[in-house]
Amino acid sequence: MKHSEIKQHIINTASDLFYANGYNATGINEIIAKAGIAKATLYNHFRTKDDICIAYLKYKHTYFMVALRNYIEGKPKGKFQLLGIFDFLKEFYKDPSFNGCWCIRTIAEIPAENVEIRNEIQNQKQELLSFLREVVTKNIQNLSNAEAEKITNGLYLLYESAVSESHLHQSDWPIFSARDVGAQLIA
Amino acid sequence: MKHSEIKQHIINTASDLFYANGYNATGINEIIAKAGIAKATLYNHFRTKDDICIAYLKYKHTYFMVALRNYIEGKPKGKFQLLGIFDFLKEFYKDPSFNGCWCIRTIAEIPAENVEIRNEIQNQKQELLSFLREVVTKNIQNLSNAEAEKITNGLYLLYESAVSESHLHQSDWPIFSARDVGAQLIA
Amino acid sequence: MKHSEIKQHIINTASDLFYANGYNATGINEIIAKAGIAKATLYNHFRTKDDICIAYLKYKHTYFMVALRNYIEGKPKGKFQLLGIFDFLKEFYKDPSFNGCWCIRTIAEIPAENVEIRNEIQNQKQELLSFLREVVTKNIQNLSNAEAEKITNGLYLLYESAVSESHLHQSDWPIFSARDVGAQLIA
Amino acid sequence: MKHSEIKQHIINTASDLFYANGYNATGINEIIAKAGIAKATLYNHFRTKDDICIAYLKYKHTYFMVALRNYIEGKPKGKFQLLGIFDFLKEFYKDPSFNGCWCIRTIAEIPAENVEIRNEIQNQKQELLSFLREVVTKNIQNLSNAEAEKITNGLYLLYESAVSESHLHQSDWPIFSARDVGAQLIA
DNA sequence: GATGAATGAGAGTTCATTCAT
DNA sequence: TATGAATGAACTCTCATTCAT
Repeated sequence: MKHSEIKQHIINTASDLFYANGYNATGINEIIAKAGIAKATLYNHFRTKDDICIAYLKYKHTYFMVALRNYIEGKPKGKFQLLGIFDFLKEFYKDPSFNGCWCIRTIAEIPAENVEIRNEIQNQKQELLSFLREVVTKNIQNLSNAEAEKITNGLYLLYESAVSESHLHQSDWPIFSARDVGAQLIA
Repeated sequence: MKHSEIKQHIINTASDLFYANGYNATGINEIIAKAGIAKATLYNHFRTKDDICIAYLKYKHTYFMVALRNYIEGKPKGKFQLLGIFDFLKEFYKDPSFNGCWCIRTIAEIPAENVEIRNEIQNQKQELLSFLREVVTKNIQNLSNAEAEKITNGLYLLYESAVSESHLHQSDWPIFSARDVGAQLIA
Repeated sequence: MKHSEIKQHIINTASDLFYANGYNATGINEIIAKAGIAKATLYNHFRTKDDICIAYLKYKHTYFMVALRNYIEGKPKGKFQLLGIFDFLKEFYKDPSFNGCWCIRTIAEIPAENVEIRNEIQNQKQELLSFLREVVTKNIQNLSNAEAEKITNGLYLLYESAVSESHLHQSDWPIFSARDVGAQLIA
Repeated sequence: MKHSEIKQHIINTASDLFYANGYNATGINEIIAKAGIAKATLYNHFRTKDDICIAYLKYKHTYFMVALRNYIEGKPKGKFQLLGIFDFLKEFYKDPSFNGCWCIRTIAEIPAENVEIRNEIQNQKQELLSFLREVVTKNIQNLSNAEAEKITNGLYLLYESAVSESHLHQSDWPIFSARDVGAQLIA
């Protein structure tokens, strides 16, 4: 295995564990055991556990944004693209590994003063907002900036709660409800 | 101090620490040091740390529901009661100790198999949903059951994301956006 | 309940627990919970946990010596009295609460410097030796002192290992073997 | 120090303490302090304290069986081999660290449901029985199986009580008495 | 570049005993 | 005399990280 492959292998392994069981609950020993590498090998690739956390967040986000973009761009223009994020979530929710939002989960586990991780999370959400703004402006004509902002923020908030609450209630009703309200929002 | 007073004193102390710094990040030693009691005293009142967690969640919830109910019932009927939860959150957000939703924060920290804490959290959210349903049916006439459910769920989801996202983005824009969408929902 | 009755009630309760689960494994809290008394009540009757231990040993011993004496005196003179201790043990072994010798069990749990408990245990064994010597001299005629001592010590040692080893191996073969050797010893 | 050396160093240290002061009375902190290692180092070598207990029992047993076998094989055939175990014990008893049988001591301290340790102890005693059976059949001609079994069990029981009782009474008379009875048994 | 044993600090929990009521 | 909440010390065990090889 090449250097960069090992690094990615560590990230994959850690991601599965962090996302499934939580950041604090997952120990370094568990990661190296599942990855099949030595402890110092891990520390040759990452300075601290927090660094692995950031790599995990970035990995999840990149993968997610690509999948989301592909999904929505594959839908017919209009309503199906605007509400595509909820339909995408319906698929995502069915995945047995679905466990809510990694950002929300992680931010709850780190101390408030950990700015590095907080920044990464905020940036990811800003990027999601940018993407949604793009989808909104592409699919609704003649919108004022204020209207675009309102709809974008609304869809974003509804999506975020649909993720959190479907996980919390262990049910998909929040996804359907969020989509309903979203449909009214873009009408 | 009486027995029950000490118990409440422990809950208060632990609540502040859990809510501010997280459940796993807060150790028993920190709680007893801040509460000024011996370790075994704490364990005379609570069987395990998880039991303190449940007491913390219940305490936060009880306090919150009373304050929310009082706030909304003090508003004029109609729009101001229906959107009152967002106005309440604006006040709540200004509190320097505001740190997002204790349920969402806690659920991210405990293992999936911890059913006792999960149940407590789900029950709290169900109670909030019940309260919102009550507000909706009291303030909007001639609603079908389906319409009442849709509006209730919508307000609930918007409120939940307003809490999470204002905390995540360290800004109150999600509260205003959520209120805007809520206003359209009940129009 | 009278003062002395409470004391005996504590001893009974503690004895069952000490004998079944061990001295160190049995906590004060377990004793008072099972006895249904307050903690300070226990400490009004006993200065320390070690004092309860001594009371437990004395209680077991007294009960045991009376039962053993009655059993042997109820047998026909000769072989049946001389080997009666093994037959008695066969009954004792069948008792579901049988758990080996309280002396051996207890001496393994206390520090070497605890002379009070050690003395009590040594005295109990001396008393058992005295009783056996009495049985031997009463049932075998024309014994020299040396012969009486040899047989007494032999029966004692065989009995002691029959207790220990039947418990250790969870089987009654040591009792039968010990009786066989004892039979040869008195032949 | 090599890895296996440290492990053996831990076993040696823990064995001395367990055997001298008891299993429950000896804390992890005492072991690491005397061994001069860090707590986590100990836990890198042993999963739990119970695992150290088993290593202690095995270590004692191995050392003991080798010494016993050498001692007996060094004696002239016949009576001196058959009763060699008692002569061996006389030497063993003189050792200032003599503190009775580690099996009997340990079994008194662990809960009944601890099968792992119980099994180890029962196996050790079975191995001692096998060895004694071997000595008996090698040194007495023309024995029926039943006779061999009777003598083996008798010697075993006498040896076991000689260990326990010399320790309990802090005197070597039980060893001499046991040898006397053993001599009669093989006569 | 890779290893894995060793670490110090800290985790949550339980103990026998005391003392104000 | 009886209570039971409060205590300090001790318990077993785990953590992320370092360093000699």
